[in-house]
Amino acid sequence: MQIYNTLTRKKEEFVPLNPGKVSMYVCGITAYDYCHIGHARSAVVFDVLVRYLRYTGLDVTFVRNFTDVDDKIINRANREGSDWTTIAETYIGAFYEDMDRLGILRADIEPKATEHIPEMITLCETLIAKDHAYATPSGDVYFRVRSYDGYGRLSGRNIEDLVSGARIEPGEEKEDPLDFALWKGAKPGEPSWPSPWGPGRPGWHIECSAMSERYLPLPFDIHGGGQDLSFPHHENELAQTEAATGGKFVRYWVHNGFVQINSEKMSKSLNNFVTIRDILANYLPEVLRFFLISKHYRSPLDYTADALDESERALKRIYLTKAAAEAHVAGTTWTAAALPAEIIVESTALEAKWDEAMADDLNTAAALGHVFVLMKIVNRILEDKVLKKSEAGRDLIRHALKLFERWGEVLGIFLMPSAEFLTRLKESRVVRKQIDTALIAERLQERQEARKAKDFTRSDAIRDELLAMGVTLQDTAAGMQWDVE
RNA sequence: GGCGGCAUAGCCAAGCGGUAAGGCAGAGGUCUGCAAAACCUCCAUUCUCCAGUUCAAAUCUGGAUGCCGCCUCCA
Repeated sequence: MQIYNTLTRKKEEFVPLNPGKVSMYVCGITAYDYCHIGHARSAVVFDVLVRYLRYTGLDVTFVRNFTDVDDKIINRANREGSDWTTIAETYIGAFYEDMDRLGILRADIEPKATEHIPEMITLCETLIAKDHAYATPSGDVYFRVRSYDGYGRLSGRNIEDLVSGARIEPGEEKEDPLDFALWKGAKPGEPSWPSPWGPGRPGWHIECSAMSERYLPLPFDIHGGGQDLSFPHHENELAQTEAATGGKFVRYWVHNGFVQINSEKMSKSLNNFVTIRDILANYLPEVLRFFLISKHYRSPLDYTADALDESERALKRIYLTKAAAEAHVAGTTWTAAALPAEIIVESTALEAKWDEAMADDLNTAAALGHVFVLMKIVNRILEDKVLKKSEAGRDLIRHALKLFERWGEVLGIFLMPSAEFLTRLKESRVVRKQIDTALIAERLQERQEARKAKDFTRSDAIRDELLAMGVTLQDTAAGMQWDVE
């Protein structure tokens, strides 16, 4: 497949270092708050990447860490009068709850920073021994940025550009404003571990360098994360590891684009961030997942309530077609009528097109377009009185159902039995629009009686009343049905 | 100020030199007591603007304009 490499700023053919095997590390969360939709996007993007690589037959080792000691965790604990370990545990638990609901596969290895302090200390010692780092009297250790030639390569900056932005915080003992902390000497009341420089704790960047090296042979194939991590986090990881080992750290750097809220940046200061659980209180997880893959992973994605509704409608259509297709192929009597050639040609081409889209830098938006085309082909056969009854039509629909399954497996959607999805969707809309189901049942009963008496004026009035509440009625052969729009 | 990205129909969105995927909305039709839902069909001679390269440009180059991100914790 082709994948965009941030380091070279172009799409490259992805060739794993060891044939058939892929090593991949993605920066996980800092556990100090509930995950928001941005975390969801990153998680879904790399989940789809892992699923796709496995689909192509590669054996993927996927590492995703937890940062469970950090300023933000400590600050939150202090603010709430809680213990920092409690904060970390709480939000790691919440992470799993949210991600499980979104169908994010567990990583093969999920290391925690606090369980790898010795590796971090060793890495600091190596860097000091090679003059790439230095300890200060108060027990901090800093990376000597100017000692490493390639600094700025990943994020496309040069040292001179960075100087103007860099500054020394009061109390820091850096040799140079560009230097960053590898190890922070403990202040009173902070969590700390013994080290050659006195009690302290690791800086954020060193954690990922130490944990990735611990679990993956260097260089490993893919390092992923949100676009914002490219600088300084990934730039610093790169500098640390390559300065320490003298070898290459990562072969392909992959970064996902940001989620915006109503065209605005989502940030703590604007106080406009939306958590995964906020959304899942109103929408099915699969709807959110569908929304997140409906645009290419590197582009910014604008989150709005309308956009989510649109994804919901689109997903419902596919499930309706799937349900109809499943019911149809369960039939028993078939004829020998042939399918028109163009249907066969189009549906055959679709498989190659889908693979092509996914192989082209994980183009899930294009891949979804092909899913809709497949859906249309299925519907065309189901609507045609002759084709519908033919063996050829049945076989094509069976094959289409297999494709929905295969593609869904990679995209992480369409995995629910159709009937269950449709039922849950209705329930979710009932909750979201605060529909009084007892009242609906009552009105339906009244309308049934009115219709029996051919009192269509009364019957239509009830229908209008329900419509005003967002409830639509369908008079079907199987009786009166209702749904929420 | 430095670095990078984006600009495609009413809206969302593919497209990566060979003549505009797909979705939503909209219009027509099938179905229906009438509807709704569902399904079918239709819906950009044109890709922000101006030059240029080319037999050929939404796609490449230069410029203009407008948005956005990073440079500070952030997926």
